[in-house]
Amino acid sequence: MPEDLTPTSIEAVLERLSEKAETLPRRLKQCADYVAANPDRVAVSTVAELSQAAGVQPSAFMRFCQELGFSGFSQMQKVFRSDHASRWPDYRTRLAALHEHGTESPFALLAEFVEVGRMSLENLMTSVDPAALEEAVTRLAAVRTIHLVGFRRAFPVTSYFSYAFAKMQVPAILHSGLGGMDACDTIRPGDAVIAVSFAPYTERTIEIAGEAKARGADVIAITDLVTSPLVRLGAIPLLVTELDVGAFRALSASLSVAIVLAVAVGAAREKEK
Amino acid sequence: MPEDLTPTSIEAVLERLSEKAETLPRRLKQCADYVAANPDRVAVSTVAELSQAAGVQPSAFMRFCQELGFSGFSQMQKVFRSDHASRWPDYRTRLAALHEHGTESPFALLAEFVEVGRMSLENLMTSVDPAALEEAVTRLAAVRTIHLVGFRRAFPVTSYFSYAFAKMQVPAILHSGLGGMDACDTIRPGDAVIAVSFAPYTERTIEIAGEAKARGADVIAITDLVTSPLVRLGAIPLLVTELDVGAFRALSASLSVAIVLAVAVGAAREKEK
DNA sequence: GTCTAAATGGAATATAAATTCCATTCGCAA
DNA sequence: TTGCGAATGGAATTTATATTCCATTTAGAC
Repeated sequence: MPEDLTPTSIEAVLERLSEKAETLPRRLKQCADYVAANPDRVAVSTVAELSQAAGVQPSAFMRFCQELGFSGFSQMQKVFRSDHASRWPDYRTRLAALHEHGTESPFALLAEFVEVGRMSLENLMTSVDPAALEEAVTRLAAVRTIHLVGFRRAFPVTSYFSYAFAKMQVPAILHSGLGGMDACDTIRPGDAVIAVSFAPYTERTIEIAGEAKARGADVIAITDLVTSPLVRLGAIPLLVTELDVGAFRALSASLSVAIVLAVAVGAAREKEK
Repeated sequence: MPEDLTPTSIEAVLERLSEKAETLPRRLKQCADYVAANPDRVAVSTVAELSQAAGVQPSAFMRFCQELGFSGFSQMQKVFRSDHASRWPDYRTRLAALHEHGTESPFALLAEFVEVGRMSLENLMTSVDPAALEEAVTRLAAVRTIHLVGFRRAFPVTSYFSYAFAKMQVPAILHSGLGGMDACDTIRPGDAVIAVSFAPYTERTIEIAGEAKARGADVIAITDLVTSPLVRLGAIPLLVTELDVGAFRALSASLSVAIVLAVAVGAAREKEK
C-alpha cells in the first residue's frame, strides 16, 4: 500500500489528516487542527495567512503539507480549489469537452443535454434569490393584469406563463408581437410585466420593460446575468443561468422558475379571495 | 455621489457590474459577463486563468477591475475571498435555508420543482427509444417542410422548435391555431409533422396529425404514454414522462427532447448540403 | 548532565503572479 | 480617405508568495 500517494480530493485530505493526527509533532498538529476546522479557508488563503491563523511559522505549514503527501502548499491548495470548482463546474470548459465527443449519435446528444439540464436546475437553487422570488409573487398576486413579454428564445417561457395563468384564471396578456400592435399602450399603473430575456437581449423586450416602468407598472425580470439591461432598469430580478450547447441554450431552469411563479401566484390569489 | 467608491461585497460588485455593463468596451464587457456568470471562480483563480476563460488578455482584465473601482485584481479578489464561504452554501446549508423559509414559501416550491425536474430528466434517458430518436432525425432531415403542432401545455415546446429551426434555417411552420386557419391544408406529402401532446390530449392536435398521416406526411410524436392516440395512428413516438407537482407538469424533459431534435436535425441538414 | 535526532523559527531564495507600459490596432468623425 | 482618441495585446517589470536552507532549540535516551 503506497503510504504517500497524494490525495486528490478534500475528503481524501481530511481522511489522511485524521489518520496522521496522533503521530504529528506539536506544530504540525496545530496545522492539522486548523485545516480540519476550516477546510473552506484553504482554497482562498496564502501560506502566510493560514500559518498565522494556525499559530505556526510558514515553514512549519510547508512541512505539514509535505507530511500529507503533497510536494508543497501549492499542490495541496490546487486540490482544494479544483474540488471546490467541481461542485460548481466551469461551463465553458465542460462545453468544450462536450463538443469533442458526443455529438455523433442523437442519443449521445440527448445524454449531454440531460446532464446540462440537471446542472442548470442545480444552479437554480443558488442563483435565484429567495427574497426576490417572494417579492415577485407578492407583487404579481396584488396586481390587476399581468403582461407577458419575451421573444425568440424566451417566447416558450412566456407562452407557458400564458397557459398556466389561463388555467388558474389569472388575468394575463401574452404579448406576441403579432399584428404589429403596440404592447405598451395596454400597460397601465397597477399592472405588472413579466419580462423574459437572455443575452443577447432582444431590444424590443427591454423597450417594453422600460416603458412599463415609466408608466408605473411593476416589472419582474427573468434573465441570466446581473449585467442584464432588465436589471439595470430596476426590475425585480430572477436570475437563471442556463448552459448552452453550441448555439442553443437549455430552457429547463427558466421553465421551472416560470412554473413556480405561476403556481405560487395562483395560490396567493386564491387565498385572497 | 462618489463615482469610484470601491465595492466591499460581492453584491456591490455585481451591482456595479450591471450599472456599467452597457458603457463598457467590448473586451471589458466580456470580463463583466464572465464574472457575472461565474462569480465563484473569482475567489480561487488567477488573473491569467480568469482572463483566458473570459477570452481576453490579462491586461484587459486588469483594466476591468480598475473600471469597477478597485486598485487592481488583488483588491477585487480580496472582496470575493472574504465572504466566499458565506456566499456559496453547500447543499446542506441550502436545505437549512429552505426550512427557514418554511415549506409554504415560493422558494420551497422551487426546490420541489428542481427535484422533480431532475427526476424527469433522468427518466428521459430510459423512456426515449434511441432507435426512434435516430429515425426521427433522419426523417426530419430529409423532409421539405416541418409542421409544428401542439397547443396549450405543449405550445411552449412547439414554439421553441419554431425558434430553433428558424435559427438554423430549417423550413418550419408553427401552427398556432391563430386566425382560424386550417393547418391541414398546408401539409403535403414529403412534409413532416412534429405533434406534441400530453394527456389529456388536445383533440385538435390528434386531428391534424391524423390528417397529415392520411396525406402521406411523416408524423413525429412527442407524447407521454404508449397509449397516446398519436402513437396509435402510426407516428414515430418519442416518449417523455414528465412528473407533476399539484396540477402542473414540468416541461424540462420535453424541452430537452426538443432541443436535441432541433440540433440533430440542423446538423444533419447541414451535412447534406 | 550530555549526546543525539527531531523539531522549530526565521531569513534567504526561487517562483509565480499581478501590474504597468508602450507599440499597434481599431472604430469613428471630419 | 485621413486623422484622432480610445481600446487592445503582449512583453517587461514589480510585487507577492511559496519554498528551501540552516542555525537554534527542544525532548528523549543513556
